[in-house]
Amino acid sequence: MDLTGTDAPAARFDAFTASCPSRQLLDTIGNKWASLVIVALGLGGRMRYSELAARIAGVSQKMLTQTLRNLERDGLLTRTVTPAVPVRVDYELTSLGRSLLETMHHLKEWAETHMPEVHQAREEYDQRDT
Amino acid sequence: MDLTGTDAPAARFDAFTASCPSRQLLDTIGNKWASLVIVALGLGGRMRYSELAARIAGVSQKMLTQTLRNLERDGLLTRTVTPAVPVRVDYELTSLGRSLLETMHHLKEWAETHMPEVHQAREEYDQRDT
DNA sequence: CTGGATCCACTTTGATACTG
DNA sequence: CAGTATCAAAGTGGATCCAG
Repeated sequence: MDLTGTDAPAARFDAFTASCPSRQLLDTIGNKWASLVIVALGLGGRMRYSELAARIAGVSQKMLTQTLRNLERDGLLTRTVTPAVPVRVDYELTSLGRSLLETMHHLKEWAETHMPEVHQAREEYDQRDT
Repeated sequence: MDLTGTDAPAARFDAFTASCPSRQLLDTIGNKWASLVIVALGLGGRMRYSELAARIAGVSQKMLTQTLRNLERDGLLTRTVTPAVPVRVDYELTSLGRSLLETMHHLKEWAETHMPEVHQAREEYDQRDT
């Protein structure tokens, strides 16, 4: 890996470039709701819309629907409608989605395990300038 | 790593819970600018404000400043002001920040390597309903 | 009744201009 | 150079309404 930052990889996608499509992808997967949806589906397997809503506390229907649509569009999960009464909609990770799962899980784990250090850093920071 | 979700540890932080502090942390580190800043600093080592702005194309000063402030507050990077004319401000990852680097790099790498599959998935999705 | 679309108040983001 | 201030634009969440 080049650590000097002087020779950005040219013939590949580079998320540092604004116009690169991978930037949009990073934007899609790099928000809190998307990461939580992916981890939730990774843990729970196939889940209904209402199960996801219950599992991911605090998400609005609008954001959940929007997030699921985006992830479906990007091929990270499948949406299955079972036409019954009442209708049943299931979501499940694709293999592409599962390939992202490990990284996402690391992210969530990191946030949870390093929370104490961050919390302490915040308090010190907030005390610096009154 | 337990992926079944059957033995969720009770006495730990859980980002699925809205009130959990780790949710806020996930919110901080799980956005595109924060991840790009962290990866950039991971690659470039100590960097000036203007270097970061140049490297991360498309970021506004406001968002870059805000992101840097948040990451500094969370103890992920240090901000060093050298009082000269003109003033010089350097940013550098802390050890805590570097501990997150690997995961962030995975995320960026994933986005770049899987871009073709996502792109194809998008086209198929967009063709489904005209 | 479940999934989700729409309308509206509120928050966040971005472009531009200005300051130590 | 490294920000801050200001305002317009876009995104977010809540309440409500609609289809099956």
